[in-house]
Amino acid sequence: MIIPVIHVKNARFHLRFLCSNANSLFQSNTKITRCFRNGDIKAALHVFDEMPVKNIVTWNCMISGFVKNGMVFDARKVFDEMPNRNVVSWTAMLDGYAKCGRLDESRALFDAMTDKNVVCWNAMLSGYVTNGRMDEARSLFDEILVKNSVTWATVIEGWFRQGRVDEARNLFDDCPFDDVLVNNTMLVGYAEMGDLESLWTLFGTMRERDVASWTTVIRCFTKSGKMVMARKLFDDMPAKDVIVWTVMIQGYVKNNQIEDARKLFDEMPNRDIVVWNSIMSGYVKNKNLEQALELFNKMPKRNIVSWNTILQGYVQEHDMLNARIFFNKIPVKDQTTWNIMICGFQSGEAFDLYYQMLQTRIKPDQVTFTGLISVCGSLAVHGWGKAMHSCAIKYAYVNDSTVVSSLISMYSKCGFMDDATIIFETTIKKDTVLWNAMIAAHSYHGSALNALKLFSSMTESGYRPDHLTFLGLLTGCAHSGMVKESWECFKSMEKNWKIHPTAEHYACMIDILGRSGMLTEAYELVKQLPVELPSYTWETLLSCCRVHENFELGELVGRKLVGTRDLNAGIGVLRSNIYAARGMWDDAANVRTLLAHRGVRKDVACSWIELKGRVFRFVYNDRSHSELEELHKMLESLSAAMEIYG
DNA sequence: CTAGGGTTAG
Repeated sequence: MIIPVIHVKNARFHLRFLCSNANSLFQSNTKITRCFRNGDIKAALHVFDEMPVKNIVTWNCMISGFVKNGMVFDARKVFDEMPNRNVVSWTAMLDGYAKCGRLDESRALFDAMTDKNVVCWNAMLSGYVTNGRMDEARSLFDEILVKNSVTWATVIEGWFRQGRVDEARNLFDDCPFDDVLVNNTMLVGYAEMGDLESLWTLFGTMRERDVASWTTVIRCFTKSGKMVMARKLFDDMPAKDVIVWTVMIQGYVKNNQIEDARKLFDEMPNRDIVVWNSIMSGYVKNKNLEQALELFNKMPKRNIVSWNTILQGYVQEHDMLNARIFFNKIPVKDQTTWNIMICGFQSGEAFDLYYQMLQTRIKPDQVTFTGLISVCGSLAVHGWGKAMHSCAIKYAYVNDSTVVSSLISMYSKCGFMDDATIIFETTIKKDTVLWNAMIAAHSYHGSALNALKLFSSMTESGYRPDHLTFLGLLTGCAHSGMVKESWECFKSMEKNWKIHPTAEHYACMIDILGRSGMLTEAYELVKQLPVELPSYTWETLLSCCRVHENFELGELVGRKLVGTRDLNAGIGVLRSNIYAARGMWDDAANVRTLLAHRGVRKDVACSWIELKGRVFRFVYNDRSHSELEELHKMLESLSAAMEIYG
């Protein structure tokens, strides 16, 4: 009679013990994950070490935590030390290797696994896809017996990433899943390629659409400037999300329709902090810091992002004085706050801030290092650059491609091309940003040939160039005077890669053509320009016309420049003396009058006097006395004006 | 919101 009681008691005790144990296990595991998510590795390790009983999930949490923080080595140590492993452990480890480009190790694990499920296959597949190795991805895909919609979506996305739309489309047509996931992958792919037509037809045939689908389509429309269409879709949307409102507002902002953005913002039923911040950043982008500040003072609740947006505004105006004052007012600063300040100072002051940042126990991140390293590059201080390099290694940021890119450009700017090359070659996971940096480094050093070589190996290994790649190539060609190559480059970017040249590309191309005297070609390009060019481009072209004595084009460009009614552009006209060289004195005088209306500035007057001086000599040789006297008078009055306006 | 595959907003 007694024994069962004891038994029951024991059992009860045992059960409670187990329960509380399980409970605390559960909570500790959660804690570890959270610590890793915050990047606090020390704390995670502490929790792990203190745990009396560990579970397979615990060990798995450790693996995935290390992987998420880019610490594959430590992840592997955990993997080797754990008492037993399950599919999750293997998959997490495999994925970790894949994420940092160590595909051979991934594959070794993958091959060693005894029972694989869809997730394992997908992880391996995504490893190949994210590293641009589509051939292997494709053959792996064919081997997979049980496929998932994630499987399909992964490969489809991979083809899109390489710009192979047809492959993506073929796969999509064969795909048995009519998921939102797969459809949205297609939508995003089309959106990224800027293929509005396909996007639109697909969207029309979709059976079910979630908010993300609508949002993708609307964002794509706003991105290509079709704001009316975007708005129509937005109005048609059955259930609107705060996010869609935000996307729409940000679309207006991006297209410089700040008033429309504001109108929509005012119509919005319940505003989120994010939307407040978006409209504020719109004003900041439009260089209207006052409006942004007004909103900032009006908003019901502030966020660190709100503070950062205004701070960014000051930095953007190079008003580092007020930036600093504002910075001191920010109650709780975050990484971004410090980064904005650090990146704002393109000087040694960035380093002072960096030390202060460390004292507040805020961890520097990739952006911080990118900023600091680029400062080293532009100041060409090799020693500091190397120091920052070692810091980046210590913080394990050398897996980040922006950091590595900044290192490459820093070493190249300091004149250490060998180091730049070594870094590039030893980085296993190369992405577009990295390739761009190396190509730009070669261009910067005037070895356009190397840049072009690199470009072909980039495309051969399956990476898709972007507009920055081409900008690097073009500037390289410009420095080396390689006209033919740059022209081919320029043509192929739109034809082969469907990348529309931006104003910068056009400016670069016109610069190359102009300087090498191919003014007819430059003119052809200028004639059908789809974008608005910055006025300095016209100036450059104008001086090219002068050097190569092409007065027809010069006149055209000159008139264009006058049309821009830009003060600096006008000075360019005067400086280039095109009008005077052709004896078009009246036109030159008109330019001067135009400029005078906008306030005489010292350099304007100087240019004018310089110009006068030349003609003066010309006239003097002709011994035309009345002209001479008039010029004298003019010079005197201009000198007086110069004194007045300082 | 305990661990593995693909995504998304300043």
